[in-house]
Amino acid sequence: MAEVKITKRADDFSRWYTDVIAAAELAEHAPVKGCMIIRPNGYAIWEKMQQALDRMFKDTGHQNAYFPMFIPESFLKKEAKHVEGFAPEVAVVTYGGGEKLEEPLIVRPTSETIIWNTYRNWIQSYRDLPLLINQWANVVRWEMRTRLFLRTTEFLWQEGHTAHASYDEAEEETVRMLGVYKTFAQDYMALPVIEGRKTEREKFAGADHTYSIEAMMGDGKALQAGTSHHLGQNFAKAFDVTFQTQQGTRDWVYATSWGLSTRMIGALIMAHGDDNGIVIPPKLATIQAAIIPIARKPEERARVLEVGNRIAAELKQAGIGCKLDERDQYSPGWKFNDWEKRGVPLRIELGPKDIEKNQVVIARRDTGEKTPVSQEGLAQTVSGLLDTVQKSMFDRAVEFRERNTHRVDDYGKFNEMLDAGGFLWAHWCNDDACEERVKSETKATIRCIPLKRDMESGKCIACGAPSDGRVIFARAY
RNA sequence: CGGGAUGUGGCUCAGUCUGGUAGAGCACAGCGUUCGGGACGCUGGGGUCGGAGGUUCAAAUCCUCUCAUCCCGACCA
Repeated sequence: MAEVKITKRADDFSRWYTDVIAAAELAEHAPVKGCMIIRPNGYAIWEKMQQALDRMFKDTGHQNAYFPMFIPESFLKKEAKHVEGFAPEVAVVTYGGGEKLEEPLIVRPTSETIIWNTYRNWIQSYRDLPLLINQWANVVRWEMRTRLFLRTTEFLWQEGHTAHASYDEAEEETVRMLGVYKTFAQDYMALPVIEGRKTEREKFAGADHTYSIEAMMGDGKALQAGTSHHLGQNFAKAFDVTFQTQQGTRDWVYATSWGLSTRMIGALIMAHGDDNGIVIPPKLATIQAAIIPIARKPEERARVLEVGNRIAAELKQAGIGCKLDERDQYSPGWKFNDWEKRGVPLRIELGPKDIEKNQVVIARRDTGEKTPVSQEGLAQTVSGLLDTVQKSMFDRAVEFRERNTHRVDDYGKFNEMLDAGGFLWAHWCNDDACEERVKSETKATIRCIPLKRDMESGKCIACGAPSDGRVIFARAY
């Protein structure tokens, strides 16, 4: 892999981002427009995310299933708003086996249609509900402009699709899964997020309403990190999915869907990365500690490796992901840099001096801090330190977000404050027109109407009409 | 689809204006010395210069066409 010099400049965040991905060996462009090749380092992070999320899905009663990637074109057209929203970006297969297909197949941009077509046969009675299914899959959206991890033509995600007997139950599920995403973002990714409801303009095509978690990146821009939709009876009606209620009547099924994608890897890079590369939160790191042996002479090397192996075994025993870097073609200094670029939370340096003192030197990736610690009870020390790093990364991100979040009541100041980046809490009158105007004039969108907000009366930032609470405006990815 | 730029070894690029034996650094291989913050020396392998056509004694370089990628906007997880 080529050496990449990372230079972070406020006006060139995009360049910095790409360099970090290259330096950490996370992904590269594929020979297909807008597609990316996820390299092993990048995929390892995704696997960790999958494991954590999957556990939480199971804990909330969900099961995994798999549906086809090809969907008859007619399915997409059954829900009016849905087709309107997705038609422009679907890839269509017109030939198969050398012959023109009778009906074109679309490559799923999301699976609501094929899943609800299936649910029609799965659901007869209220006893079949709720139906709680999740799918891990790839989807394709032919976007005009792409960006590694953040918006690729093809991306990996999970999509949950649930069916319920009542509006309220579906609403509960929608909010519950939003909460799962929030927990995942904060506890695993060390990424503070704001839960909120999307405006009509920004909601999912085909949803009754949409919730999202919004995070702030290192340049102050917002990133939608996960979404949870209450689909109402829209898809049930489009695909004729009804059930017999306990009272013996028939009703359309209520639906939810929620998704989180490899975009999260991009979020992780942009929220925690620094000029030395990516910084992986301990809970998502496959290798949590890299052990760097330092030895000059061959006899020293044998001894250092012996102790290094012993330490590695001890740490692994304690459930800590670690790797003894035995590569002899690189100097210790080179390795220090290498592991830093790759974002490994802790580096354990082990040389003759340390062996003499029965210690190791531990360096934290997030702060750069280096401390000698005893080899006695090392697993416990490391484990504690990993917790500290995880927490400290989160605290730092919260602190950064708070520093870049402001209340603003004057439209004149609004635009100039946006240039500095960050979230702006401002009043809004609930009118689409005002939202549209702000977007076209400032490039800022309403990220969400936060679930937790103080109700206070004010005047819409755009038109001055009465408002009963603030919403979050920001420029977004 | 508009605006801008770029295609030259695995990577980053120089060379193009002014045509004349394809270069550098990094990476890779071998040997030796090194190793506590990106080591060094010597040797070596690897490119039909995005593609097609044209001009010319001669094209990476000039002309025509074409393909692709990246960046900025409109679309979006």
